[in-house]
Amino acid sequence: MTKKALFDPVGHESLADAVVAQIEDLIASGVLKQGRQLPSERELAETLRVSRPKLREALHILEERGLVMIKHGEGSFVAPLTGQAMLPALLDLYGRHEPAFFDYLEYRREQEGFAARLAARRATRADKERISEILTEIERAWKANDADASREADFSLHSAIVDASQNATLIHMMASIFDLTQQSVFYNRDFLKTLDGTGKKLLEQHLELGQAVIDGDETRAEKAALDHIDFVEQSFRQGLEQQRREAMAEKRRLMAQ
Amino acid sequence: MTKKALFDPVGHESLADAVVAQIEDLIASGVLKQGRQLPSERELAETLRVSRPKLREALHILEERGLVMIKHGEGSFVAPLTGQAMLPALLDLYGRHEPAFFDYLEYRREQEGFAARLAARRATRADKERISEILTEIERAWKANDADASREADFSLHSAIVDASQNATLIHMMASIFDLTQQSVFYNRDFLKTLDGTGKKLLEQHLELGQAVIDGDETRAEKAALDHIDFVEQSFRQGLEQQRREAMAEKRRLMAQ
DNA sequence: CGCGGTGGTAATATTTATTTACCAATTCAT
DNA sequence: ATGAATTGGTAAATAAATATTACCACCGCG
Repeated sequence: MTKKALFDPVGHESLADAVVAQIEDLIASGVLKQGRQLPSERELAETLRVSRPKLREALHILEERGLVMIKHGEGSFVAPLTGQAMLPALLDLYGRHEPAFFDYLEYRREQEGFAARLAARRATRADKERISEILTEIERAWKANDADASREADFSLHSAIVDASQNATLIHMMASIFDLTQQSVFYNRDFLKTLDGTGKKLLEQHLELGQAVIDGDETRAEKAALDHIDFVEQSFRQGLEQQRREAMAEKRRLMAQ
Repeated sequence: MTKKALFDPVGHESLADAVVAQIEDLIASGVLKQGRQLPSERELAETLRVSRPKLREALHILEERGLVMIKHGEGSFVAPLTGQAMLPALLDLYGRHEPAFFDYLEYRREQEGFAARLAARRATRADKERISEILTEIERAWKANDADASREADFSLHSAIVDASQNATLIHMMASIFDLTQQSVFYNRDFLKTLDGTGKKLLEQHLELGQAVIDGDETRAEKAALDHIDFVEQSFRQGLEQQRREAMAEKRRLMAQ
């Protein structure tokens, strides 16, 4: 092992390395999430105040490291970062395989509680403003009975809370789950309404969760998150039972003819 | 105040600035004390692997900041500093950079606790036999002082416990994390030994964790998992601090000669 | 007083980065 | 299907930053 010296050779960072460092920092911290399109090269070079060739050099380093995907004529994107633990095929299986689905909810329950606790502790002013805006939108969408807007705002709230946790690993891990669940059958709001036809309880739970984070109340935020997932699970159980009852009733009706 | 943007112009550091930073660091940390003569320009340029003109540029910046005195025909000296409040720039040098690694440990801590709790509740007979076999191997590897076997058994234990949780989603999600930690940051067992030289505490924690799962004690299993990760984190923090102290102590030793 | 150290200056060469121009792929509106 | 406007891709010329080389001036010491 080399002898330690008082002065070390100056490892002067190249311009491309400096650009790489900044973009990697944004990715590592969860600010730039996988799949996100980067600004165009011309725009990004201008923003960073470097030349396009040098920016391209940096982007190629990032591509070599598996962090960025560059597509000719389309753009540059943050590459998939979390191993896709759940492919669509597995999600479809979850939809068919009831116990596995409830495993997913159990796991999700733990993560949401963890995220809510951290978010209540760490949310910045900007985080709280973002959550407050989403709560306003959630309430508006409920009053307008706008299912698509409600669904969108629902995901926005959970996403904002995970972001407010300031935990980069949790942000990355949950981002992949959000993408998958947003696309699939899991978000069956009809089931969610079986316990109360108007969705008012769902609304109250979202408002309580968001407000607890804004108020910085860790215990209350965690409880709200866990209650919410418990409610979701209960609704799905009852929704499945009701489906089964209706299926059997239909069979009985057919047999009675 | 300007609106916050996602990307900032790259503050690409000039070579002279990099030299200034290193010399300032040595002054700030007390390694270069006031009055001390610096190596000659030719020698220092060679050591830093920069050109003399660039080194001179840096020395002049330091002179402007009152940190260095340059005397024609005599040499360069650290200027008198007593009574001078530290420059704001020097205080900035003490800014902290918490690695994303500790975010990861925090996340990991939550997952290990969750897995341990579920495993204690649900482990099958086959799970318990597997865990028991791994505990035997862990003890054997420790007695034989076999680092590679210890490391392998370490991962096997954590993996077996996650498997015993019987939660499909958790198993999927943790599998990808295990792959990552097995290849990278989690390798420095020397750090893990800083709190006890023989690794006996680490051994005891693993045995306690495994046994609690075998005994079906959820509370005990969870606590053992959390204590283990806390121990790991503490060891890393102390290991990093010790590295820094040793590097600086060596430089002070060289200067005392 | 001379020598060997130190810092000081400047011309030239090399490397790094920027600017400019143009080509190829993709998407979208017509 | 086509053209326009976006994106990425390439390369030559130029500018800026850094390194190399040579030489001068000051200082301390024998």
